[in-house]
Amino acid sequence: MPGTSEKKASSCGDKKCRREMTVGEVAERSDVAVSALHFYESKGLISSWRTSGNQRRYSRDVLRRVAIIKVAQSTGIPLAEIREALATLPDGRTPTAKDWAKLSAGWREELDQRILQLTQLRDRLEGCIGCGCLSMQSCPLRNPGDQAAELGAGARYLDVGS
Amino acid sequence: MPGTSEKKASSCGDKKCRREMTVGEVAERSDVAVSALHFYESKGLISSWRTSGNQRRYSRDVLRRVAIIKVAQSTGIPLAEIREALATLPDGRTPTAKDWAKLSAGWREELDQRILQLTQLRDRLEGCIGCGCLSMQSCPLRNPGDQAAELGAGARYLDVGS
DNA sequence: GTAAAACCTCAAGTAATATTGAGGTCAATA
DNA sequence: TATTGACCTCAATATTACTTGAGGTTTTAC
Repeated sequence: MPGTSEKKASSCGDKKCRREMTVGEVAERSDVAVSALHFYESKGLISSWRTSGNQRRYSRDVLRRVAIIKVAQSTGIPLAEIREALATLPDGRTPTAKDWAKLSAGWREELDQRILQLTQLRDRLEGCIGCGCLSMQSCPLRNPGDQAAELGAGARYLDVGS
Repeated sequence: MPGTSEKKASSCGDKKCRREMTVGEVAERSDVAVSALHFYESKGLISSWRTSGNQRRYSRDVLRRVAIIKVAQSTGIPLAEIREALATLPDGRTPTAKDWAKLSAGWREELDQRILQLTQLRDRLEGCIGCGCLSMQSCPLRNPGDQAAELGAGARYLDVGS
């Protein structure tokens, strides 16, 4: 009997506004497979607690975390790095806008670098691809990350092939 | 005795200007592991012929092909797609500048889309990451490829996460 | 002419990012 | 209450892009 066993101050005990979510609900709302949520949890990107029957329950915060994971992934950031970034969020309390902003600031730099690299690549693509320089080490197309390389470890995934 | 067994019109038989290259020479010049060259060959991205002793020999054209492979990979294009693009190059003769330009034109569009996507992502990152919309399907940060989606199959690797 | 360096094949291993399946439990509903 | 759907764990499989290693051959260099 949903709603009866709940003791919240609000009159609300149904799915729509209940605080905790099942894995299936999170999967549907975030458009991520249940297996992927299990996987993220095993990698420490999200967390849950268990019911007496050993089923996972998530706080609604997880929706934003999953959204961040997907957005970050679409820029090419590997899960390990996303995990590290998410680990900087406060433990226990729901992150504030400031917390999220701090997290995004680091990624923004990498994004800038990646955009710069791709832009240079694009601009040189037509010029270099047909000329003789491409097969040489000195070709600018082959060294698009000259400046980015100086940024150190943070930019490592920007150099996909080398 | 290098140079003696060669019958070229030119006086050149040494490594520097010999037409054919061993796998080790290609590896060194292109900064790619021998094992990777074998792998590319097994996947049909490059080709070679064999000596009487069953060793691979490459035409110098392979250097440019390998360079293209690395450049394309750095933009996120998977090997299967690179293979398809390289397959459009003329069979038998050395590709001309025009051949290469045609090949790069297709990639340029994808690159443009990818740059656009990342740019939008960057510009929306700070705005959306702290606000409530991120966990909703309608968040612009979660749908950066609205226009790109219309481009069809060619843009498929641009959507890394969805 | 012999020893080292380079090459060969084929199978297995690695890493990231998941999905699929088997075998079994829990919970909501007719 | 019985059944069905949702959930559980753990192992295996899939894909991409290679690398590593074993066991053997060829080429090059002294």
